Amino acid sequence: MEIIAPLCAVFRRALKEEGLKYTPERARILDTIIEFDGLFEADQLLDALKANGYQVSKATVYRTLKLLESCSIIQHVLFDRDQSHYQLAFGKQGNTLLVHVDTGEVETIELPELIALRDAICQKRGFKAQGHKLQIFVTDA
Amino acid sequence: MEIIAPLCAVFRRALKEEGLKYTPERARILDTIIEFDGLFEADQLLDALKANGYQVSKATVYRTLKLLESCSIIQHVLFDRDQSHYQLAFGKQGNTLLVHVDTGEVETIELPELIALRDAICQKRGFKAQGHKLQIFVTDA
DNA sequence: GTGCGTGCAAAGACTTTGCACGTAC
DNA sequence: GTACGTGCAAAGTCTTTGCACGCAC
Repeated sequence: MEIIAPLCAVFRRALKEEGLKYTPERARILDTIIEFDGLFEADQLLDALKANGYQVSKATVYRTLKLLESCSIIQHVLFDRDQSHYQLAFGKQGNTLLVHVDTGEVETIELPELIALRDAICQKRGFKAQGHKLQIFVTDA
Repeated sequence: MEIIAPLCAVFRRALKEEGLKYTPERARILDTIIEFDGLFEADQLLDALKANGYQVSKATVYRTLKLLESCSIIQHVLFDRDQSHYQLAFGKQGNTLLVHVDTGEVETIELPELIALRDAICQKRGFKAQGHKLQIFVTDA
């Protein structure tokens, strides 16, 4: 995937800005996240790291997920209490998920019109939108 | 609040349909939830029950929240990993929250235009929207 | 060389569950 | 009278943290 290099650069720069270090563990975690197509959980990430032959502890995974979230490389997505999911963000302003309530499947979609709607209501109230998360619960028609 | 009676009736009927019982604890929990204006957490509910002079255990609160959620009297709202919030649903089709990232404050707003947008995109894809949750992250303009 | 980072295991927060007793229907 | 419901405490899950050692800069 050709997004690896830029994301890695973004991460390095973000770390540097905070006086933090770019370590092999952090690199491996980001590499492994990029392999996921959509959503993933901390546990899946840990398994994938093992499958890739990387040895990274759970603590480091959680610590790195927080870092990646704080520099907007990934987004934290919650749609039910039992699952704390993440996904790559690539500078997305927000994201929309279709959650299939019958099957539990989740897909990410684009809903560009929402940005205008969102910004309008925020402006009307004197706020500025920084991002959003939308989950739409669907069944087959 | 004049919504108490109908909600209580809805709950009773839902319980009956499942062969479950309408107990004093369940009644007190629903009564207390109705007093909350917006969002609440399990813990706040427990405190409010105590403040109302009701003696209900944590286990029963959690069990009842699940019941109320399954019959759509309340909605489970998640906007960050640390907080599992609920709110009255009154048959709402979805809900929109403004999350103030600086202060942590959360307010519920109406965004009726979203329903049309949501239903359109679902229909285009051959699904039927059953509900949604939108969180907009804002700062002061 | 100096912090920052890591792994481990223990601690934490929140939620769920097993069990014996109690109660709505 | 018979499930179902409740409280309690213990168990579970997921996540965070303290500590000693190690490594990037």
